[in-house]
Parts: sequence; structure tokens; C-alpha cells
Amino acid sequence: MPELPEVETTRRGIEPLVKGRTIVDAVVRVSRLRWPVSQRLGEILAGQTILAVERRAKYLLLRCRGGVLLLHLGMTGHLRVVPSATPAQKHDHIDLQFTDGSCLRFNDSRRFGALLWVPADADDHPLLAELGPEPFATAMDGSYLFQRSRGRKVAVKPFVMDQRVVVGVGNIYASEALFRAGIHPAREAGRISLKRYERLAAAIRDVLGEAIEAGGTTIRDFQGHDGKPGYFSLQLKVYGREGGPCPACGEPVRHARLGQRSTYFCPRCQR
DNA sequence: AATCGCGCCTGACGGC
DNA sequence: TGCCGTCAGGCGCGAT
Repeated sequence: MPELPEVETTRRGIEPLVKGRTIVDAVVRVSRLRWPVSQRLGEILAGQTILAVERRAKYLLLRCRGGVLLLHLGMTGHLRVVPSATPAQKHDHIDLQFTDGSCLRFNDSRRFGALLWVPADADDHPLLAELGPEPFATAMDGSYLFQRSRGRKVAVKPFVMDQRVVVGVGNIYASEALFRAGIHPAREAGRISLKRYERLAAAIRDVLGEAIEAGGTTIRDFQGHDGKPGYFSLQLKVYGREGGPCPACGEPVRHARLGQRSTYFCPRCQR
């Protein structure tokens, strides 16, 4: 399930394979993603050269002269670069074909992903306009989280998962970061001290950074551009480890539902 | 304004 | 064995 580390892993994987390539056509086998993809995508994109492969939050941005192609991997999306003649497999929904005979192939079984051509600079696009700071930005520190959380009654876990607060923290890494910071996931966001938010900001950066180094986390679905899984799942301390011993104190890890989301925590270490 | 909860979608899995 | 219900979850949107 692509969160920020999985998207960044994908970005690093495809960048050297698509940067500088020129699109000659596109194939839309299934247009019903999160938003309908135009069947005339090929005409729209023909002649565009991919100048840069960037990431903002969980979006990939393929920057071209005439605009930006926004990609979101949703829950199950992954990208591969293959020869255009490669037979399509199940859920291979869209190909961007390049002049050199290769293509960028978008596969997404659950179709929660998105592909959107923004014929301008995408920075002020509504999908990106409201996003919070990147987790590695210096502005995203303890005092930032502290300020943003004042007066908020929402639990801290959904608070840090809110992309308007800080981007890229999905369900898995929220559990992991809160464990590292020793904060109970159901604690009211507005009632957590500055000192504890400093620990949380550091924990978010650490856990996301380590996950990127490991090539992301594969629970069930995620694969990188090379079809390989991410290995950070081996380093998860609480996520998916219900009943297992807390790595810090041995207490059984507990599972709960918080805002319709599976949440894992140690009831002794996290307060 | 903040918060809640639904719907989108497929595949894995557990129970009977 | 096979069928069926449940769960997984990012994100937008409508309801409260």
C-alpha cells in the first residue's frame, strides 16, 4: 500500500528510465480510475518530453514542457517500464509509449489510483494546493505540529494522517511513528505537549527515512518498478503485530479501530 | 469549522 | 471443495 516511502521508491526507480523520453502515444485499456482517463490521452500527450520526475506528498509528477502529468498509486498501483510490445497483464490499465519503443505501464488492481494531465504548472492544482509540508522539510518540526494541533479534538493518529497537516504519513507509518514517540494513538491532538510533538516529528522523519532506505513496505500489494517488494515490513515494530511482544517492554501489542482504521500500539509504552 | 462515515475496488482469507 | 462475508485502505465528498 503505497505511502510516501513507496512512492519515493517508485520515483527513484523510474526516473532514470523515463527522464528525457518523449511520449509518442498512450494506450488506455481501462479508463475508470479514481477519475476517468481520456481515451484520447495519446493525442493529448504526444510530443511531450518528460523533463523531470518529482514527488509531492504521495503524488508523482512527470513534468513536461506543456504541463505536468499527475500520478497517484492509490492502494495498489505500481509502475513499470517495459518494451511497448510486452503483452499486457491483468490490471495493466495505461501505457505511456515513448519514441524509443519503451513504455511506462500503470497497473492498479483496485483502481484507487489516478492519472491526471494538468496543462500548466501543477503547483496550484486543487489536489496539491491544500497539502501540508513534506515530512523532511525543516518547517515540519515539533513546534509546527504543536501549533497546528492546538484546539483540535481529533485523535493524534488521524491528525498526523491528515495530508493538510503533514503529507505522506499513511496508516502503517502513523502507527509506527506514534510507537516510537511513545504517544497513544487515541490521545487528543490538542492535548499533547510541545516536547512530545518534538519526539513525534523526529519519529515521523526517522520512520519514513528508514522505510525509503529499505525500498518501502510491502504488506500484501506493493511492488517497486522492478516488481520487487519493499523490505521495511521486516522492521515494523507494531503494525500487523497484534498479540506479539512489544519490542521495548514485551507487553502484547494491541489492535484497535480508530476512525475506521486498523491501529496497532503498545498499551504500556504509549500514553 | 471540524469531524464523521461512506463509497470506490479487487483479492486474500477465514468460516462453514 | 466452494461459496460467501469480511477486511484491507487513500482519498474525496456529503452529512452532521
